Amino acid sequence: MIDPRIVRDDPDRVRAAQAKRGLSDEVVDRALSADTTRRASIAAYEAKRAEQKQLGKLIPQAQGEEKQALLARTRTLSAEVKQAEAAQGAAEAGWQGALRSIPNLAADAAPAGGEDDFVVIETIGTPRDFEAEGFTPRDHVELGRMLGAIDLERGAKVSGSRFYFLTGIGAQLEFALVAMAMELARNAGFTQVIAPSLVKPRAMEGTGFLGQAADDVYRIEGEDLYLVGTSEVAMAAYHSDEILDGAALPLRYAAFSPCFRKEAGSHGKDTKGIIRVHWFDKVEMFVYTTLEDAEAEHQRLLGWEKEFLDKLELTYQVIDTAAGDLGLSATRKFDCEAWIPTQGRYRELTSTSNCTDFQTRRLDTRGRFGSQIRPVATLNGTLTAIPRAIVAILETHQQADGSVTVPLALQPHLGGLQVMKPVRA
RNA sequence: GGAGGCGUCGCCUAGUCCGGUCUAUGGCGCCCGCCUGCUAAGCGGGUUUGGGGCUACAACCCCAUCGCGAGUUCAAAUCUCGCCGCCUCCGCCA
Repeated sequence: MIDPRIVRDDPDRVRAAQAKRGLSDEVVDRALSADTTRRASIAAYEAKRAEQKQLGKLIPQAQGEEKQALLARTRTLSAEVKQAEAAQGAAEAGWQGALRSIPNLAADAAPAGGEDDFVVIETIGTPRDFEAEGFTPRDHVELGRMLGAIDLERGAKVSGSRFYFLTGIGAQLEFALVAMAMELARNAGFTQVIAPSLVKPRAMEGTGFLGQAADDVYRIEGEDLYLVGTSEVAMAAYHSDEILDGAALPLRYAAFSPCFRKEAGSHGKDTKGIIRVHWFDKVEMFVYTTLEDAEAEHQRLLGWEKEFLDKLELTYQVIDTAAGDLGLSATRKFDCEAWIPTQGRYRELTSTSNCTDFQTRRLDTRGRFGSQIRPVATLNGTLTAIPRAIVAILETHQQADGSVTVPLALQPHLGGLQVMKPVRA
């Protein structure tokens, strides 16, 4: 939820922000008129209620006819209060509804436009030239099969399309990647967390995933629970209804959790392999900090993401996502996209968003700064999403014989293993 | 899953039986001041959060807030119902 005062005091700024995302500004006028209605109804209700309370105090001491008169008056007042209260509730809901449908204001620096209007900030490394090396690279599906690392057939048999088993060296790779990510996070001062993957509607709603993204979310049949698509959801709700100690900020968490996505809108996209799957494990950085520090922290998160990709010795580019491709909650988003040789293009491996006070307003997390209580910001960033990291590693570091060299930094986490060798042709 | 107990403004706690001077008591902690060579002790004051009015996001006034929601009533921390959470015991289980 954006700051209501911005809508009230500077509606044009919100209109411009809506336009930048390619959205209608109709909601701004709806919010403004709802606010007027709301404030009028609050005043009306409170006036009635104040009168009711005052008269109510007189009743115990009153006697006889005086008491009867008071009771007669308060009886009608009681009905009026009830009515005014209902009107206030409705007005409040209208205001909240309008306000909640406004996405976070895109940062001035974020590029305008949609999905294809991103700006490449930097490119690290050069795509490996397999032609010069004299062999045609295998895709991760083939490499995963040869290494005995990824079992897609049985994944489909047991769970359906977009599921997989990680086996043998594949399973070891996941543990190694998680260990390496957690080690990096720990050294950077993050608190390590294992977060629940099932959450209540409040958490899902508060992080903005029940808006346009609702189609992508699994709901548990017969329960008021959702499967998270990222541990961001659990971590944003972690401090809900709390007032944090401002002096203790930033609070940095590195949370591991399985993630679940319906991929409802992606029929036909990435149907091969484990680029786009219904379930995967992920280590996510999640930070609570001050609004003033949020932008700098965003750069720090990007820095840790790059550090991790560097350790994996990958070629990648960093993009500045355009406003129309930001999630509901984000004011700015950077993606790190790794070069996937057999696709001949860069694919998203990590993503970091600055959500400013959008989520904390919805989830009621604030900070105490001396005598003041002020909103705080949340930011999130992927440290590693397992399947895509595995895809990039296998394809990037493959050899002509189907073996895959292990990036130096990953070797200690694989018992010193330097090369993953095929177990079948 | 079953039975019982509990949920009060940071923490602990009074109040709930028997509805109204509850504008929620006291202690701890914290903040300010006095005292003091410095500290401690002592003394005095302050200390839930959100919203509305008015405005400087001060002061002041008002409304809400006693786990959440609904109900009864002129009036609910207090009575009724539902839900949630925690604790104890039993059952089951990794």
